[in-house]
Amino acid sequence: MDMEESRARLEEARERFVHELTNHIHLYDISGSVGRLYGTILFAENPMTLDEMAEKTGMSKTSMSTGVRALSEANMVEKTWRKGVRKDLYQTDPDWYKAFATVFIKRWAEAAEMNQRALLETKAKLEQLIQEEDLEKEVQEQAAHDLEKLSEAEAFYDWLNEVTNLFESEAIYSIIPKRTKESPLHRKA
Amino acid sequence: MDMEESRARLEEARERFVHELTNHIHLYDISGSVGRLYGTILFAENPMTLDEMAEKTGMSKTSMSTGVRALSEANMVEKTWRKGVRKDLYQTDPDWYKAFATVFIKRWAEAAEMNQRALLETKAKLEQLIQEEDLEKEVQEQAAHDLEKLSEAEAFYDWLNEVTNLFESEAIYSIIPKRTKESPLHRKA
DNA sequence: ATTTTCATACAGTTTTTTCTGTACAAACTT
DNA sequence: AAGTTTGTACAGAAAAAACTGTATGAAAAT
Repeated sequence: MDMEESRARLEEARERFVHELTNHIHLYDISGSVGRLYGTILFAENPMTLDEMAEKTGMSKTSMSTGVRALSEANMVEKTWRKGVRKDLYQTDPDWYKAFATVFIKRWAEAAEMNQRALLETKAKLEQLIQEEDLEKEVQEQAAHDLEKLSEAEAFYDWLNEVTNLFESEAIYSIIPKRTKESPLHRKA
Repeated sequence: MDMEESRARLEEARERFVHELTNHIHLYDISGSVGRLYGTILFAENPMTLDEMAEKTGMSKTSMSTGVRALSEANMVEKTWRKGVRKDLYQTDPDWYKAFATVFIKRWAEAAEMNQRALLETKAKLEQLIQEEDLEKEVQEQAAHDLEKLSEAEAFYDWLNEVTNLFESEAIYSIIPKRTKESPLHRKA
């Protein structure tokens, strides 16, 4: 097998995984092409510079800059440092759990909190309205109906808060323990 | 307080909540305007027809049709039936837990499964490559390095699978019980 | 059987998001 | 101090997503 073929097979193997990554990375609020960037950094032998990324992905350096920032915010890549190298260096963060938890918590905890706040305010307004003396029966009934609806949502948000806490407190790992990777042994044929 | 004012205050109260909903509904892979549609249906006195929705939201009937479909797929609205009414009628599904679980599971379980499959195939290809007789040392080292990276991902996906199972099997509700809504009592002033 | 009513597929338009090239400020080199 | 190199802000271009109006087929009413 010549050099070219073996390189091609290596690329092919990597491509299979990267392609799938790009398909699902939007779950992390990250666009497909930035997902591909992640794959590129993942399989790079060494930490990469923005210029190397641009070279490898065929995209602009500007996009690499914004892409890497998005990946950093999701805890998917981290900045590294190497003596004598002036450019920023990036490599993937090996802790997939952290990335998942970061994104999951950031999204749902914020949504739960804000919705809950809005819900309470709406509830307060409705209750105030209902207590008005000379309220038409129709409006009063609708307000009561609204409160009923909202109490369903309220219960859910309470629950959702506890779920996000489960991840934030890392208690989830007591329930479903982290898997330790099995070190891939070099097997002989 | 006249009729107009009380109606306005009702609308204002509802608007506060709906506005917040639209801000976070994208977590369910649903666009803002469809989120607003959800809010409209939520506070409607009765199940709504597509025409009523179009009227209320000021959008086209076509958008109502596609919007309602998206909401149905997320288990957020359900079709109803009323004697003598030929049009389709929709109302919100009161089970917020189900909507959350549906979306959470659909997204992450699919991602986990597909990524895991790609991962195993990539791993197989790399292992095959490594076992080639006359492989350049450099390629071999890179392939080994890749396998190392992938085993980290593999462990995570195993874990993620268990997490989605937690929701799918409803075991999550043993850990964090559903809250029962407190029936809003009509309080006197 | 004909007509009416309804939901939705589809093509084209509008809006939003993503991407690029230029410009510039900060940090480093000489 | 003057000159490079590097990362990113910003405006405009390109691509993607959302929305609308027309058209059509299915179901109900006449």
